Amino acid sequence: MTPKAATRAQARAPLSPERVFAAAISLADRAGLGALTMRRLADELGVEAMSIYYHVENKDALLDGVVDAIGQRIVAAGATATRDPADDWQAAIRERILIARSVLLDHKWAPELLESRTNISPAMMVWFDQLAGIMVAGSFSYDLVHHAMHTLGSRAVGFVQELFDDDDPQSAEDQSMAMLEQYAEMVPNIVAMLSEITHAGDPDTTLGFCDDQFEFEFALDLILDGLERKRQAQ
Amino acid sequence: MTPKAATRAQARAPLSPERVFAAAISLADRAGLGALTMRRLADELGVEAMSIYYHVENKDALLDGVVDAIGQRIVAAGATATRDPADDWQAAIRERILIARSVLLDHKWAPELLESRTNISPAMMVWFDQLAGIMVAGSFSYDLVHHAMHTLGSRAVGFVQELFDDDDPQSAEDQSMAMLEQYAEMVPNIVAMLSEITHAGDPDTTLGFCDDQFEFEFALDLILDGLERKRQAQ
DNA sequence: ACCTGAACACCGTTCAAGT
DNA sequence: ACCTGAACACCGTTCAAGT
Repeated sequence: MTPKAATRAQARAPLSPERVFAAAISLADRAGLGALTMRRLADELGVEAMSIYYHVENKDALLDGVVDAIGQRIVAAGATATRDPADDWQAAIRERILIARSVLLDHKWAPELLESRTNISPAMMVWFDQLAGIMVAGSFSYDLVHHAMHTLGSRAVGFVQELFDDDDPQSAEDQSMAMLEQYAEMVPNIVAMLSEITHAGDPDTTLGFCDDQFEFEFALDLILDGLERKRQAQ
Repeated sequence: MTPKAATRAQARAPLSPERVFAAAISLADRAGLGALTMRRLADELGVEAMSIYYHVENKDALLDGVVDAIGQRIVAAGATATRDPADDWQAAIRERILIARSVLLDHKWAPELLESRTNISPAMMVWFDQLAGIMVAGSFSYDLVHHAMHTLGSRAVGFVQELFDDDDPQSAEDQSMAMLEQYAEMVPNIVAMLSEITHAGDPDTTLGFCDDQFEFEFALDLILDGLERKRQAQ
């Protein structure tokens, strides 16, 4: 051990799984999921790579822990919800989902990680259970609760919402536009749609014609309205 | 070059991007996305790893090519659709989405890959354009087409649909059940829901209480019905 | 034109060893 | 109890070289 490493190691509190997960989250926030390697995470913690293995079984367990830590933040944020579930199930569910979304927007790498995991996060289970509880209180049958869970998590077709989505909206949109020009004659309907929509908005820019928050709420309300109809038809 | 490698290399037709992509798809089908490495893909093709780089710029381009090849299969399968868009937009869209789903079910690794890519597949663009065309023919405004695209691709909350989903449904479900028992008191609503649903079905087994195809169509129809209402309200 | 082989930086992980 | 260091198998990729 070099004297310098010894100093570093003694200067800080001992590692714990929680500290490892928190450091992993902040590393991914700063440098993306691809940068989350055992070696870089160790650097982050001022420790050698192998030290992490004392606290976390392997990388898979690390990722499970990261997902659950995010889930815990979602549950904690959900506790600040103000809508009374007994009063209006739809408003209560809507609020909790938008709160969860706001947490995930702080960790853009998280949805992809969540979706790639096969293990279930206990914290996320608790969060879903709370949603289920709200629906049950809103006189959903368990059968409808079940379908509702699937519907809220389902995606009819892949990746549309990421179509014009990126960290840098300008460059992503430019890229999409360049792509569209190249394939314009192959995708005439999309070209027509975009030209009408962009002209309808701010005329001297095409930037931001996809308001992700608006689109998210549009889809969410469409689904919740559909569920409300099913509930009444029970 | 060893004599054996020379024999192998001369025995087959020269590589092409298309052959590389096709081999990548069949490798992923057999061994998963994690097994899709340049070296294993080269083995698959009877070639050295570096030979691939003559036909494909790098791994990122390989994955883009794989995604587009899947997109081409979806477009090709879509051409067999029988519903007349001029007759019933909803039935026509529904049919095409279910056809696309059936293609993706043959490549279970594909959705995760699709969602992780930031580049757009030209073939998938064409497919979406066809959906847009059906809606336009069904007298959707371009604005509503736009929202519809987002809605079909949106997901209110992450990963629910994968909650009890795995290659081996038995083991995945066992795992979920074991997990549930462990956290039963923390997720009372989910436990209640599951116990009612599983008892309502085949009583002596909990297997298969999630019919993924049914749930997919439930969510799809709920969304399409919602869009139809928006269309009429235009 | 098409493919190979050695080499490099980086990855997850093992194992034995330090304090 | 907690951390380190060397080592191994594997990864994407470079570059110069073969035919």
